[in-house]
Amino acid sequence: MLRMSSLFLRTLRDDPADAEVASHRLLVRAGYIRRIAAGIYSWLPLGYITLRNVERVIREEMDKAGFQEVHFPALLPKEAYEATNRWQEYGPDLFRLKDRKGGDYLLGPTHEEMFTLMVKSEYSSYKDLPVSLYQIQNKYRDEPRPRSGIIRGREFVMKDSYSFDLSDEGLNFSYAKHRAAYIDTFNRLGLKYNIVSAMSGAMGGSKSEEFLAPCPTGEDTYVLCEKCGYAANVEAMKTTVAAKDSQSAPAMEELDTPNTPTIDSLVDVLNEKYGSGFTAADTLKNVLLLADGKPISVLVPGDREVDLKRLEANLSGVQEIALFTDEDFAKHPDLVKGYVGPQDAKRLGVTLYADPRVAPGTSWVTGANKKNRHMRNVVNGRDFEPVAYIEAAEVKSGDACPECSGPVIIDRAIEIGHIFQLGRKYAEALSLTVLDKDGKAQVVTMGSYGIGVSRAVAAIAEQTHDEIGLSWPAEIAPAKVHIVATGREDEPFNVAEQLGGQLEALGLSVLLDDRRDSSAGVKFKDAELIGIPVIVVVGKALAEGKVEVRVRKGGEKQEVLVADAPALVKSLL
RNA sequence: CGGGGCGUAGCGCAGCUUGGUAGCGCACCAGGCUGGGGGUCUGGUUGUCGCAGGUUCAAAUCCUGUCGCCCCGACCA
Repeated sequence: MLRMSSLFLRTLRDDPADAEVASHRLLVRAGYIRRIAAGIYSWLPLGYITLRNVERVIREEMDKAGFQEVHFPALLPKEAYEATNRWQEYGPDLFRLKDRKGGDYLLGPTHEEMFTLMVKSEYSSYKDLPVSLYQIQNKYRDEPRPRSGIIRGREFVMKDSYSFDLSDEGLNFSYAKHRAAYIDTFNRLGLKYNIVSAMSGAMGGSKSEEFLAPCPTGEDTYVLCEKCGYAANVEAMKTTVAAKDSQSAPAMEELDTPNTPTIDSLVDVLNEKYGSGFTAADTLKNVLLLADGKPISVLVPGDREVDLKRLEANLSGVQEIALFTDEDFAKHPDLVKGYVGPQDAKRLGVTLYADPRVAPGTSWVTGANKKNRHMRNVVNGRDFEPVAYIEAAEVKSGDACPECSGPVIIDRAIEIGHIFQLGRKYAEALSLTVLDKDGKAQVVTMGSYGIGVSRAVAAIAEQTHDEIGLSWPAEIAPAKVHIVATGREDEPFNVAEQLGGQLEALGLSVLLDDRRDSSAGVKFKDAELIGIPVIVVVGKALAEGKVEVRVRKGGEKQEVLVADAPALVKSLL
């Protein structure tokens, strides 16, 4: 039994000045966590119990699925990460350090390499597969901007699993098992979430899904079709636009459009000089970028912006994308800022990409590559030809669902889990092979699966808190029951103590507020702030032999005879 | 990387413009009253004023540098 009189806890009356989001504010105020440095937090007793409860649920579900727990160091030598090139690729996000001999080490940001090497060193036969291993470990990433308390930290707790299979079918099966285990896990954690298709990344089109907990303070944006259930990270959202046939459209025509460097100004002048009815959607925006230093132009409808994150995620084989600066325009005098058009792309030395919305056969108003001039009737396929179609335009609420064409909504969420078919990238880089039936070496195929454990604590807090404090689901609360003894006589304290014992005998963990020197008001406020699901008040009602049982979420209260309290409490959990 | 803001007691803040040797609330300690909604009275404890340098008889305050923290933007052709 935890006793408030001796619990290492100090709740704060005021919100900490550096906390913005609810989970951060309340976890600090309620004495769960304390900040040590940007994105680095300590866990106090109540917080650490909660974190371990989340870990326990995850561990139980992983074990139930037949995955085996191992544990790696967080401190790792660089060699394995050099073999997969991540020592370079991770860049400044990687915490690097040297030992006394000058050897390079890192604090693991994720452990694909180590798991791959472990399986390599132990297993060498197809008969050993499949196998799935996991660990719960601290991860270290030197984030450019740690944020929102525990939601994006530089040190955080992650459960990472890796599956190893001989065949693609095997990988599909392992992936499905993890997906099912994640569903069970997040359900038990009391999280609301959507499973959303995510970017498969640069490595060969394998499957990837994210578990997103909807929450206004989340950092991820995703689309959801309420009609058919389609859900996708905006980066992975597919747009389908039918090709048109505007081959018979009139020939291109140059228009005099003075002082129209922006879409808005262009639309105004078009409507003024060339008839009404032009909208931004009729114009074609040519967004110039440098892809690894080479100029490219991305074509999107004028009423859309380019979403750089989507573009980057979908443009494979390119390391770095940068917007054209005035300097870049100066280096390419043929590219007239504000009046760029795709029809002369070859002559101008620009590689053309188009968003799918700029479908083959569509006709546009676009820049004439001359100052103060635009062209109309510029037809895709006749007057210009993109080398590829890539998802680049921003997604808007109401856009058509790729599955059912219904309108999608856009929502924000916290990414709490990510499951991913890695394929053979790491196994190849680190030569993880097993002998097949014919005695031939086969490269193993892998999946990787992550749950943000500490982040899940924050996500649950975000989804369950109210104006007065935290409000945990029973499964992860630091205790199931919070008993508050009030008054100055001994009796309520004795009754509370006894009741605590009875509840513990029923298997319910108890936090007992046995502080003699605090007023009832202080104890009630603390109980609400701390957020244990059932609160039992032992005080006034004791005159009739009763205690008051309150449900933290919703606040319903009822008085029951002391003897009936344990059964009632148990029924509420 | 850019923009904005902030570093003064465990927490929240004032003091800085106009330099004179640090204050308020909460918390904490002692005692009294109160005892079901952060109650009250009296007395107390707590500070390298982020750090370094400079100006000055004198710096929390002015100047320079530096470190740290928070928020916003990572973009509009």
